[in-house]
Amino acid sequence: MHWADFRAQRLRDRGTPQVIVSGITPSGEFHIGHLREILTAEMIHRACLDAGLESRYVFIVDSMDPLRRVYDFLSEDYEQFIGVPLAYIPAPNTDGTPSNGETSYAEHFLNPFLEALKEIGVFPEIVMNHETYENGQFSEKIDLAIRKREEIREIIMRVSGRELPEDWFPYSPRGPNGSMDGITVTSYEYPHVFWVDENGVSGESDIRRADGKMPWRLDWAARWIIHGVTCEPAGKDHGAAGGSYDTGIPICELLGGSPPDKIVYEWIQLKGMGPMSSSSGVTIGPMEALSLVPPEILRYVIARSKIGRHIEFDTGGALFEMADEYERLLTMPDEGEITKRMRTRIDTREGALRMSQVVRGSDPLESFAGVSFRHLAMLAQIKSSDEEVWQSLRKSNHISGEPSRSIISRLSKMRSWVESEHFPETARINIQTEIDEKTRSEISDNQASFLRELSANLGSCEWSENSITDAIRNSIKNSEITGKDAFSGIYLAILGAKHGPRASSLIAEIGKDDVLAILSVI
RNA sequence: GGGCCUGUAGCUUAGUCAGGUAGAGCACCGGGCUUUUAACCCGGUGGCCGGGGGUUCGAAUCCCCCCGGGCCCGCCA
Repeated sequence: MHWADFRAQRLRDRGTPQVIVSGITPSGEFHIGHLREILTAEMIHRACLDAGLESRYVFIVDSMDPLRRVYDFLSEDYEQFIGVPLAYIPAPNTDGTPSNGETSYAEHFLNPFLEALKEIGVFPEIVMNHETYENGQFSEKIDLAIRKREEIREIIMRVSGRELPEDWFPYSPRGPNGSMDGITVTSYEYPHVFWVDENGVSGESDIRRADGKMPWRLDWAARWIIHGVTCEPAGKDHGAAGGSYDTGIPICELLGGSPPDKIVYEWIQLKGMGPMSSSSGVTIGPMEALSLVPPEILRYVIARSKIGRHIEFDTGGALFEMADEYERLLTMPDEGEITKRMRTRIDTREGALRMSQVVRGSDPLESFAGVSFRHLAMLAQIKSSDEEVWQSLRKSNHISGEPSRSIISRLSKMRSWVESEHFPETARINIQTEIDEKTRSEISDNQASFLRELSANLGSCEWSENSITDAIRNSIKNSEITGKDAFSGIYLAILGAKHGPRASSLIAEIGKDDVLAILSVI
């Protein structure tokens, strides 16, 4: 059984409508790591629907979280906003200076991410957490938390092993400049929390408005109750012993709720570079990933891995593997006696394919391209026009008639991949501009004389694939060379390799002048 | 220090929750096709399932111990 279906089965036991939630702090550019947070939850949501359960998928944006520090991409001007919720800070301009504030910091980073989500078929209900504070939905839980502050303080200290000060208070009011830093609570009387700042300025915060927020560990537990959350997969940072999941569960119960089961997912790493981090530049954005990888394959990357396994995201050679594996699964026949193990395996991969579809419920076969990534990569490099690619694919019986939507999309992604730095060098077709010594030594006398013959024939030939094919054929006839040797000679001269794409296509695409220039030095 | 994940063929892994004779892909080797698209088709080699102990008629699977690898524990997915 696929992990998403397994979770759905467990959730069925709760008996309530399912509310599957993701939560992310929009403190900077989103990266593909966030995609695992989103897709893990969204796939469980889809599995619930598939199982006939009532389910909603909600993306809670942590827009009430404060700016922690001035990140590298921000100008010093942001110093003044430290401690202020991201919803109330102006978005940065491209140079890192604060903008006029038409768009908030939170929205600035969130919006492009939501666009990317559409492309992979994810349409969450969006909850901006600061609005939940603004409209007073948190007030009852804040009031309760303040009254039970001793018990909560005890839970956090016991479970997390952290020491909290005697005067710890489960609510952080925002001071005169909107920041939560440096504010000391002096007293509470519903609905007001009274405080004093570092300069002795005092004021009051109305807990029914966004005048402050609960600290993370409480905020999380409280929102589970407010939104009726039944499932919220969290990154492994929250899953550590004594982490926020462990404190959230008893705090949620104390506040009168029924917490979700603890689900912890592993992180995505960039191939060979460890965990992603925006500050170290080890990052790849969802939009960048989507420009290279077809959406269903990107979903498949998440769907195929169990929640607890870390994923090595590799935009190089492994992507061929991944895409071909996807294609293969689509057409894999189930033969012979079905043992229990085989049943499990088939169910799991069927689930992974189902979860990978951009449109829920669509037939995975509709996403079948019918051409391997490797082959398409080659064609994309030697055919500059899409139409020529389709012609070639018809000729090789990969497709018949008009290209499918899915393969058109594949080719367009393939073209960006080929042009990007991520495309693996081993798959790149490098046209030689000159013949180096090593290659020259590999070309036999036979091949050399064949190539000279070919060069002469090409020089007088019409530049079309058919004529070029004829030229090659005639040259072989006139040279007393085997077809095999002839072709490997061509590839050695043009590519510096013994194999290559169909020679006539390759030569046609390179152009007469360049081909003759290469062959002239034989 | 506390905790999580992980160790199955050269590589990537499925199977572990619900114990019943180890599956796959890549790579490799061989064959087919051969006026060769790195394509395509067919076949094959290769595993004391990290090590040890226990439970069981039976363990990759459950329990215990050990070893190796990765990661988390202010905020970060």
